[in-house]
Amino acid sequence: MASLQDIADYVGVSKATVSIYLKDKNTSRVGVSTKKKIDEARKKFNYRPNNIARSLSTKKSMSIGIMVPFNGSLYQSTFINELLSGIQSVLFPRQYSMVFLPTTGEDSRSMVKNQLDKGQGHDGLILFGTRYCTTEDMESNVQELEKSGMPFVVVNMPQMKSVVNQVVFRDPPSANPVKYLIELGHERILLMAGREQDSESLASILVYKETCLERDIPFDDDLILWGDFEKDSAKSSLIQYLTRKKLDFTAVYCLSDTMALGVYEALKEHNISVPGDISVIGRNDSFFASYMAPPLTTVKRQVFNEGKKAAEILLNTIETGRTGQFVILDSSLSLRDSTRALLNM
Amino acid sequence: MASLQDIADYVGVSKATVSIYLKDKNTSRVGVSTKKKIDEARKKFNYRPNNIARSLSTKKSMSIGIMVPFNGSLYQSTFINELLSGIQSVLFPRQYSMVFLPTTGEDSRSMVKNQLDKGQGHDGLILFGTRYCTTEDMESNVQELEKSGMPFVVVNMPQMKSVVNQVVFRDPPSANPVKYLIELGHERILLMAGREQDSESLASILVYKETCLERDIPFDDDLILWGDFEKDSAKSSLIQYLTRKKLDFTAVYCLSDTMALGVYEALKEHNISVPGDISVIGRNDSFFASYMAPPLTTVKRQVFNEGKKAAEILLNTIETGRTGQFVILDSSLSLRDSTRALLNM
DNA sequence: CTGAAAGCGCTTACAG
DNA sequence: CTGAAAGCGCTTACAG
Repeated sequence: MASLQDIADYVGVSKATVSIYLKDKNTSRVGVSTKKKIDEARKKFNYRPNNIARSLSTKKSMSIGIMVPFNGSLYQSTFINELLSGIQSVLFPRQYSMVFLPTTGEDSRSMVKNQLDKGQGHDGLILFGTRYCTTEDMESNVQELEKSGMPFVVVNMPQMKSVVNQVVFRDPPSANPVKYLIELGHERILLMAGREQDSESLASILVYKETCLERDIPFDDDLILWGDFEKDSAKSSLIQYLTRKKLDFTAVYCLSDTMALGVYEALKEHNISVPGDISVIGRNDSFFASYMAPPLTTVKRQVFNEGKKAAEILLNTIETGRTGQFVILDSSLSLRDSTRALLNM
Repeated sequence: MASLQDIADYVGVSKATVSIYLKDKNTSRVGVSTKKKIDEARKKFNYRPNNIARSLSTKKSMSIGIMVPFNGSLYQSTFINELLSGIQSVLFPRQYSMVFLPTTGEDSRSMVKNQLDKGQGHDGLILFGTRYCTTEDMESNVQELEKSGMPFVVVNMPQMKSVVNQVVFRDPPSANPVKYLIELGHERILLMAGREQDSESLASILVYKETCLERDIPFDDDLILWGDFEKDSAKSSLIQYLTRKKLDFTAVYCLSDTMALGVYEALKEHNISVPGDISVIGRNDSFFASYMAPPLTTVKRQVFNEGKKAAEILLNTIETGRTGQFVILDSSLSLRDSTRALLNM
């Protein structure tokens, strides 16, 4: 591959001249005839500047590192994909590349450390919270980024202790699906949670309990199921419950639409109708929620928007140095056909 | 951010010593006590090597540029996401980053050129064919990459004229949905194609015509609809057809499952039953195809596998220099409940 | 209108 | 066991 030096030699001029002309075609620093010769040489050698070298020199890489501590296929999670789309929507128009750092390691902490090693040299970092992270993991990961001194922003995490760039989801009371179900007359509500320690499940269980308490609904630990945020896990988790126990609930709230997919399948296999026998609520309002049969009622989170805001915030701190930007995005309930009021209220 | 020089100064040793120790902890080149001091300094400064500088020096970036000439959300297309997952499955374990180059420009050719500018410095490139590419665009884009001299591989394109790293999809006769439908007794088959000029639609129309010819089924141009590979476009395209004309067909073959989603909706709104009145076939076997109501019969392409093979091939040419690797991946028919044999055969 | 030189932060022979 | 130096391919003052 040709270098700037090759072009300069060919034209009989210095690297500086070529470099300056290439970055600004209208520069008055270079004469017209020289410009022509450079253009010619550029064509002849099919020359393109080496961005690595440029980055080292300018200390600007025009790239953002994406850190998703998740041991498996990214791009396979509807939720992550929507977040990524939001990020892309601001990064690409401003000419930034999105760099997905490889995930190696067993737990989220080591993944983040490894990614941080690979991430050195980018202009900024976007750190995801995932199902593999306990709240403590997240705090620790954020600290790690703080120590690195790089500009960064954090998505899909609860509010962190330290003041960092962060955009968080919040469910206002009006988007509390447990409250909504109780108001429809449901009392025995299954909660299809993720994993026993992930931050999001813990928070949701808390809200669940509080809501029951407020309404004088007895809380039953057995009603918490673990579906690992996957369709198949949720399915088998529910099937296990159904074979072990009676149909002693009237609704199920899933912490992701993907798990609702599995819940639908499990119920179908047991000839239990939605919403006739059981009401189902999902979470995220993924694109397929409205295609399900019946269309799924779900907690709509501003997923795309979270990605968008995060990217905006990050570019802002890259430009201004200002950090500690904090944005809250409220959820709402998307009512569709998978829930119904109980008649015998 | 601390540099190698800072560490070296602190320890009272040369950059070389620190560099060598950091890359190989077991080196005999550095004394035990020096090693300890370096470790200490590394902790103190929270030092991590700058990968940009390392890349420039080693001429190896451990990153692969992904070029998707597509003006819109990546990560929102089930098809692209599956391809990406396949790529990730080989790149991440081998410690390569995936770099998504920003797409700017109107047409696919300018997008690719711009991406090529940004892509300089990566170890290799993966070029996608998209709905925005005519076959001529693709040939031109591939030529552009050839001229760049960088290792690359091409996915989701028909076989190119030039011998390049490429993995292509192929529908063997057994996976020809038109043939299958004809054998079920269908004669008037709607083809929900993409855009008027995209390479894939053109190829599919060709196969469609040939298949009709073989079976002595008259071909009717009106049966070709354009759905732009999107749910909503396909939906409105079909609705338009239904209001303009009679229900003069018995089956529709969609060039993507996503468009089948729209076709389902359009038919539902017209109270046309699937497969009772109309049989529907999709393409790709996207994850949601089996959740549709009724579950969608579809042409299963080895999408994940294409990504995987492509990445393997690319790493291979990066290591060996060998290029022109060509892999064919055959489709098959995933039979589900959206198709039925016509009784009055 | 243009060139020589320093510098970005690493790695890698080379020399001792 | 360790250091000095060159080099990767750019950009950017500085000087003329």
